[in-house]
Amino acid sequence: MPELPEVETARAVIAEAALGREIAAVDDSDTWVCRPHPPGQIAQALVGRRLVAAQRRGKTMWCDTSDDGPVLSLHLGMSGRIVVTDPAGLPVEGGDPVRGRSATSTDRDPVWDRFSIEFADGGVLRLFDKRRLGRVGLDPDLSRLGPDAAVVRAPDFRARIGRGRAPVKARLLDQSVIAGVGNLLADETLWQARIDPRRRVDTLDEDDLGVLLKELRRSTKRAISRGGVHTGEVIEHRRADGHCPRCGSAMARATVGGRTTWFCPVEQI
DNA sequence: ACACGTGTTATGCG
DNA sequence: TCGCATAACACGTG
Repeated sequence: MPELPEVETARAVIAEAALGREIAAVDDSDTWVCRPHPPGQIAQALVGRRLVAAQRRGKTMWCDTSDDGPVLSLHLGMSGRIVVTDPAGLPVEGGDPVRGRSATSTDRDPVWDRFSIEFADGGVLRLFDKRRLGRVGLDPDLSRLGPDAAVVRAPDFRARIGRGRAPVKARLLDQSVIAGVGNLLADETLWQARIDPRRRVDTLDEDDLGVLLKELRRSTKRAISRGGVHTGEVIEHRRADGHCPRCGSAMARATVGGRTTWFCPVEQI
């Protein structure tokens, strides 16, 4: 479920639990997830070093490594999760907020581990990803990512989102405009702001853009603190028989920016 | 059986 | 070239 809030939680887990531990072995044998690196290349770059910092911009994470080593980049794709275990093999909490799942759940089945780092103390960091849409690499190119959606300033946000004629939701989803907003966070933000996701950005005035940024910040912070974008107020109502939790109108469905979009056709204008 | 999907990116079109 | 829309990617799930 990774959008900015989930990625931030994963980054925090790495920062809290994975830094400073000596890397003893790396499994980079999944050539799809680790493309274009041949097997062993990422391993050779990391073994013997330590992760020394965990950073994030939008949905991309990266870790600096010791001894002037390369930067390790991690992207969760649509279904990836990071699990870090302590020397006893116990997972550090915070990574996956899906309630009620236990350590014996199928979600932890190692057949879906696509990349892993084994620490000298016996613990591991692994990328768990059923669909293999995640990505691991070295020295990421961040030049095509816009500013992080959680920290972008108002003038920058207004200039970037307001440019062009695309539907506002498509603009929010464009990672080169601002980085971190995914399909659910976009729907939640636009519902909170009472703005129609199909509305062209050239019809938004300064006030609209101000409200949009305010609700983006609120929705993002709230999702981080509550454990993910699926905790948004409107998310559970994104279905055919769903109703707007504010006014009770039937939710409407459309495709905007290539993604399934749910909105309140009465309040979002 | 078959369509769908919380992300990214190459390709295509005006 | 720019801005935007769409298909493709891999594969589990309902």
